[in-house]
Amino acid sequence: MEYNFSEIEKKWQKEWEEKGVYTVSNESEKPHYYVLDMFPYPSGAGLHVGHPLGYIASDIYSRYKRLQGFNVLHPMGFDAYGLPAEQYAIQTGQHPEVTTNKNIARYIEQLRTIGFCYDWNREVRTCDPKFYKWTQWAFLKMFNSYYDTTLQKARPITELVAKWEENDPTWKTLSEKEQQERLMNYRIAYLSDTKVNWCPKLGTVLANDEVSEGLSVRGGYPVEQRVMRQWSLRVSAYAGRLLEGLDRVDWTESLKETQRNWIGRSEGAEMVFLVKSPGKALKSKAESEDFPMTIFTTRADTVFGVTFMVLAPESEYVQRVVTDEQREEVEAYLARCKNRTERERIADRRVTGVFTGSYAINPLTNGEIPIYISDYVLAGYGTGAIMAVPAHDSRDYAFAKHFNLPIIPLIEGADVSEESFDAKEGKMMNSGFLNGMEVKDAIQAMKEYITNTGIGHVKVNYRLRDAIFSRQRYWGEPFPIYYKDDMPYGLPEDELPLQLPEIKEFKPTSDGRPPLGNAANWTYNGYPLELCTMPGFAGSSAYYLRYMDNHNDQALVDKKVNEYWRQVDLYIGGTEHATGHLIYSRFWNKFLYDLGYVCEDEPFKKLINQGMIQGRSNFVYRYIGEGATGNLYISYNLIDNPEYKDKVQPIHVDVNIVHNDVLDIHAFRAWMPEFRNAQFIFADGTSNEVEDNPNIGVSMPKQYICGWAVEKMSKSMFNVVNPDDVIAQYGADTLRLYEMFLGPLEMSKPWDTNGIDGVHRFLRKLWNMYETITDDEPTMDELRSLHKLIKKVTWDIENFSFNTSIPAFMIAVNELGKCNKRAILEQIAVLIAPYAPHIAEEAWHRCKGDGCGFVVNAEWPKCNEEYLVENNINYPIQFNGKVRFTLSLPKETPKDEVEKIVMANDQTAKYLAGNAPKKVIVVPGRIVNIVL
RNA sequence: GCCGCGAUGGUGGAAUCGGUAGACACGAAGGACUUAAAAUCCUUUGGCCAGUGAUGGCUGUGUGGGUUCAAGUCCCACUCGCGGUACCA
Repeated sequence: MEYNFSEIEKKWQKEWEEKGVYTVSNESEKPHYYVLDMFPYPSGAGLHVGHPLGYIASDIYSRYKRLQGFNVLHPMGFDAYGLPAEQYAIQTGQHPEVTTNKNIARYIEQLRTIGFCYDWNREVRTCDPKFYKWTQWAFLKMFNSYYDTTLQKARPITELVAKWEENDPTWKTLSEKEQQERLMNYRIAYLSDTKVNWCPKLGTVLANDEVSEGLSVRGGYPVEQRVMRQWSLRVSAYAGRLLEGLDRVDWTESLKETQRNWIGRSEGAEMVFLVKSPGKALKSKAESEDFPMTIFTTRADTVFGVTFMVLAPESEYVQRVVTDEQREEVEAYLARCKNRTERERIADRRVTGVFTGSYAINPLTNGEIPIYISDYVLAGYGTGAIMAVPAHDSRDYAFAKHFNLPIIPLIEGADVSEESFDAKEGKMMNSGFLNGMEVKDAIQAMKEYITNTGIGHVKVNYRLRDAIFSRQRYWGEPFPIYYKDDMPYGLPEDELPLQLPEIKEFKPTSDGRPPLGNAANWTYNGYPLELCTMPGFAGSSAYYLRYMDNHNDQALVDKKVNEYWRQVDLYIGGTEHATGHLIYSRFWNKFLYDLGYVCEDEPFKKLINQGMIQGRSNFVYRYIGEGATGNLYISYNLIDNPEYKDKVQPIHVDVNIVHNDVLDIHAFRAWMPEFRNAQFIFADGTSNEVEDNPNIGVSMPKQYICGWAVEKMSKSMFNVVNPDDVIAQYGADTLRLYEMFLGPLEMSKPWDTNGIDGVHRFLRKLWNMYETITDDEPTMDELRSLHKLIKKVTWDIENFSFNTSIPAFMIAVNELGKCNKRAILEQIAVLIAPYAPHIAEEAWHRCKGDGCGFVVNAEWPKCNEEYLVENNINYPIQFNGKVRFTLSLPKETPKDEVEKIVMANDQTAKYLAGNAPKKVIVVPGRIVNIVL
């Protein structure tokens, strides 16, 4: 009986859909379990084999949980807003909605053919008004909330206003506009003049995580700094909770570490340095026109070694400290900093800076220290001003060397003649009352000292910045905001969703306003609406909540429904979202939690990162040596031969015409015109003449071996493998099994179809077992094989070790040979159902007959340990740790009895060679080691 | 630079608690069937050495040390590869 995978798969996919087998209810007596995939951006290229890796894993887990008796929520949707569709629209005039929907349709079709158990009734797409209504709603809530630092949670801003009305007499005297301006400093979604990453090529601002090395992540265009009035989300208010929450989620340590670094908590102190008023003699504190300048440091212990101060070019202090003599030079420096792009700054690591002309007073030594400006100090972190301790900070050190500033070592034995000593260890010196202390103690002592004397106070700083939330783009969620008297006001909730208007041109307006400036009547009650749209992460920050209750038009998610599903139990996706989506979602969720809209403070309980699937490229080697014709290709195994060495040029060849590194000659010639007359030197060194060999393309006894390399999967490398092709050739079940077989889920690996035949052969073997099914009693050996498999597969799925299950199935099928007993086959069908649902469904129906129900509704087999009990243990007998032979002994043999038997054995005598053993180690049930 | 992850045959990988390294699969070689091929099946397959042979010995998990009766697994130092991050005071 032929294993006709395509017929079987189509048949069951249709059945499942018609019978609504994967529809999930929000009401169930069963325990709940929520398995989520990171939803994809539907690009025009469709899915490649890398995408389904995580989806297959989560599908296996979902099916398994369901078989274990859980009500499993396993939805899929689309992150449908984004730049590519918009840029395509600018180029072609096609509305982004049209291309997006077309791409989504293709994705759904591709996902369908792989046989996932998604409940498609729950599909969401972020560009759907029914969906983005709730994105806008959440934004409005953020606009109308502030972060109460005492309660450490978000509260409605009306509460803050009420407080002011009660306690703050000035509040009532303010004009409406002034009140609004004041409130803007508190709102969680707020408008401010911010230094942003502006990408001129994309015509929009980008969030920090959308910029890498001064280039936009999408497109790789240069990014520059610019001050613009932008919406931001006060993510930084949540920094402490985002950090602390990591201790309560089951994520990999590496991912948590990445987030911790991104949040970047540092405990230090803010200290006040008095600036000696420019051009005036040093005066006492009381009568000075001097002013205090606050800095942040994590090394309070090093105050005695401060030899200069540095301000960020954008620091507010700059204008106050610059002297008339230095003004020209300072302005020139500031102008230079401003004009440099982020990328130039990163690329150029040379020390730059300028003296302001002013001096500050070291509060401990009372020494005068010069104040400089340099762009190695960042305006956005701490106070934008630092005390420089060149002996113990490498950046300060480089600066001091460049400007010939003094370097005072503060730690005994630290040699600072060549480089700074940055480590926080050693004994203090040159440091007044700190001398002789360990660094750690000194930091503590200095913190106490500055607190007591009022010079400063202990302070925690975070690296995490507020998220810039405006995009000068069309294809995104419109802000539910209108402007009155230049101040923003939120739309009433019942006006939501504010629909994205139709426009003809997707480009910015001629006067440089965002594309929405082209929209007719883009107003609310006559007031102009916001022209920016929201960024990509807006729609993806709470989509997991919407799946719970995606048809609800009264709430993002019904309270009861949310209390049933609670949170995502298992989230599978790539690491690339470690600092973007996974921070924003956690922030968004915590905000909704604060206001009581969701019942869990962390959205994703357990998270697993799937590895990337890289491309495995193939090469042919064109001969370019003497007498080269340009169409002679040398087999890979020969290219190091003296006659070809360094005389060949590797050329990428489409991996789809290479099988197990052997080139399909016929397909290669047909691939591109330039290869039509290609000639070859085959693996065995013989050459070919097309005309001489009528068998080409039918049977080619001679092989051309291709070289290979692991590279990014991309069109230009001709190494993109499309799941559709694999499914057409082998079927979805083979694809699913093979993707898992490739290796551990978390690990990156190249896609390499070498080996897919083995998996496919296994499925055929499995298939053949179901040809005729009998009701004979299974033997003990058969039961043992089955229960060994149950145990193994159960353990594997529980531990996300999907790759090791496939060999277990192969071994079981090999052991069972031609077993055709219903009692065994029935259970195997259930076991393999999560991995290969189509063949399992067919097998299940063969075992159970028509009308038996679907295999997803079966029960997961239980392992009966009784079948696994081995009566004999095969003891490896080691001599000095080397196994020499094995000895089978009854399981119950006591330890000293084992030793006796082993010592009495002929072979033991042989290896002892008359010597008495020094020691005999017997680990009952495991091993015997004799030490000579 | 810093943080994280990894390195096991020709290839993907297995070894889940420190206990027989290389399961399973691919590839390769040889054989059976076949006019031939495909498909299928069987045998061999980490390296080196000895033996006609059954077999036996040595060696072997990136490198160098260490702990242990016993190390792919634990500890220390390093090399290389991948990913993240980049003046965060």
